[in-house]
Amino acid sequence: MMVKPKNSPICPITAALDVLGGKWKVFILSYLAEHGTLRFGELKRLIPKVTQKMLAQQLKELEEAGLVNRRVYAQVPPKVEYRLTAHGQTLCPVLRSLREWGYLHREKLGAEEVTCPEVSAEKLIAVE
Amino acid sequence: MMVKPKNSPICPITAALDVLGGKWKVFILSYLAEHGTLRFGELKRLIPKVTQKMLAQQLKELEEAGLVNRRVYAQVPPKVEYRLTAHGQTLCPVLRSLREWGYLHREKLGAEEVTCPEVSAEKLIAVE
DNA sequence: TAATGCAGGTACCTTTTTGAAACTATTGAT
DNA sequence: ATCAATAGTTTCAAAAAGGTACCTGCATTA
Repeated sequence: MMVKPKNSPICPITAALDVLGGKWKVFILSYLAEHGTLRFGELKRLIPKVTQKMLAQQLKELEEAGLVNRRVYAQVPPKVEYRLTAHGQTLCPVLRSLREWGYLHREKLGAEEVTCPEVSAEKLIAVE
Repeated sequence: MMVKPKNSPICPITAALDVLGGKWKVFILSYLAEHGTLRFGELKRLIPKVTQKMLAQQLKELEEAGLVNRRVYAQVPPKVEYRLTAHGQTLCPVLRSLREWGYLHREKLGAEEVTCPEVSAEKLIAVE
């Protein structure tokens, strides 16, 4: 996580990356945007490679950032639900466009594997 | 950088984060989107906190990912220009929406500093 | 009485990332 | 002969991030 230089006007990109810059945060936010409400274990199953520790940690940071809401039910075994806060919902367009681009980029990757490795015109050296 | 599990269909988010997930990449891409063409030193000045090493490394990775084009002029002292490739340009909407959200989020942060620290309604414990 | 399910917490360790500082190459200007 | 300018690279060390394995609490169920 980037440290916020307190009392200095930070650029918008920094402000965004400060709260989104964990290894799993965008995944978590994406799934919450898609499913609305998810329990801890459901998120864990949706993101198989995340460890319990990391999932808990990233969720806590997202909660502290005001993007995710944590609702604890007073029952045993425990039940905790996560959802986007109103402010978290404002991320949906960003998440959508990122996801869309990822889709596009993945297509591009797949396409490049089959084309012959010709030198792209952009690699040529320019002489002034 | 996340490792791409070769020959396994990766989700779009992973595909995107694989190439965008460096500490400085989004900054670099943003500035290139904004300015069109930038030399190494210009980028360095635009992002004061990045070190030479990191800037060079992230640029190299962006180039390898096909998002950034590197043009070397055969002159001394060296002159190298960076710009977005066509594929890199497809990121512009993503960068724009991220930047816009960052702007919004920064406003929110500023607003919270002055409001009294009341317990948000979302913090209440639910009982089923 | 013991095991089960859920949502974590924690200590310890390894890996990855990042930073600081010095070094390189080349040529024209002083 | 030396310096300046640009775009890096290299080495070593520090810091951050991440993973593993194990621990907790407690009502319910077998």
